[in-house]
Amino acid sequence: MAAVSVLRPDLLNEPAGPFVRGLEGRTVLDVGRRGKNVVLFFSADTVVVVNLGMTGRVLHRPLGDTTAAPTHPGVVLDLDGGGQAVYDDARRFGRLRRFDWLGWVRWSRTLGPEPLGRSFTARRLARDLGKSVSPVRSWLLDQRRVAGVGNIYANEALHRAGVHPSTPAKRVPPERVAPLHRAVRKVLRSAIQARGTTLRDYRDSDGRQGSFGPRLVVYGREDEACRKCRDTIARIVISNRSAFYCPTCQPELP
DNA sequence: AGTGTATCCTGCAGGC
DNA sequence: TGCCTGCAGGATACAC
Repeated sequence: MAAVSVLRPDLLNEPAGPFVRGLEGRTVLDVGRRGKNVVLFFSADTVVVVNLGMTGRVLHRPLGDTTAAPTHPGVVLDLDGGGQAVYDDARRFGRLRRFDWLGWVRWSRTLGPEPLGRSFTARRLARDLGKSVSPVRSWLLDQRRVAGVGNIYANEALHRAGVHPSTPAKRVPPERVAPLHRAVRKVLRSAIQARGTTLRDYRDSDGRQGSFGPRLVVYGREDEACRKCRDTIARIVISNRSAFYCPTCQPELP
């Protein structure tokens, strides 16, 4: 890597100096993911975890590329050969954290299981839901419980499973747990296949929009007709965040 | 210990 | 046209 430029130091978990010195001269060995975080693996056991927040994105710009133009560049990695990897973030809610190997392992352990991984089973979901009285929508957003579900897909999965978003986690009926487990996985797989949901800012690393938006059943569809039963989609606020649901498909528990 | 709220920041849509 | 308000894909420090 030829150079590291920090245009927005508030995006880092440390001062720009040590961040830059810790990456200069390193090679990008691999790019991975943990939950909703992009994980950059560098040589010398150096790892950078990129949390995208609401509007963050990692754009890969091969030499001469003009399609993935950053609008709010925060950190620029000049790659050997002339390309760039740019962390771009209008609202700057995102964060880049640099770890050594042990730090990365410890950080990763603070997150819950990958919802598409083998350890996330219906049995485990039933056990862990039973420990909490949080509304199930909040439960799904808590990265320490399951890593990688955001507000859009939490709402979509709850609709698919027929569970009202306000239901206390431990009150989700036992016969709805397996459907919820399947729904989370199905919604995530479908959305990944569609390369995500672009409401406004989201772009993939090539700068392209995701195409899952038109397939949303409840999210962002207040006062519109449920695609399943034609009832009117409702919106409520749980923990300061919008939850959307169909009153017929997702009846509130008595 | 577990849960809910306020806060970080910018940009855009809609109402007037 | 322009000003104002509300809202947004997330995570976390803090209060209770």
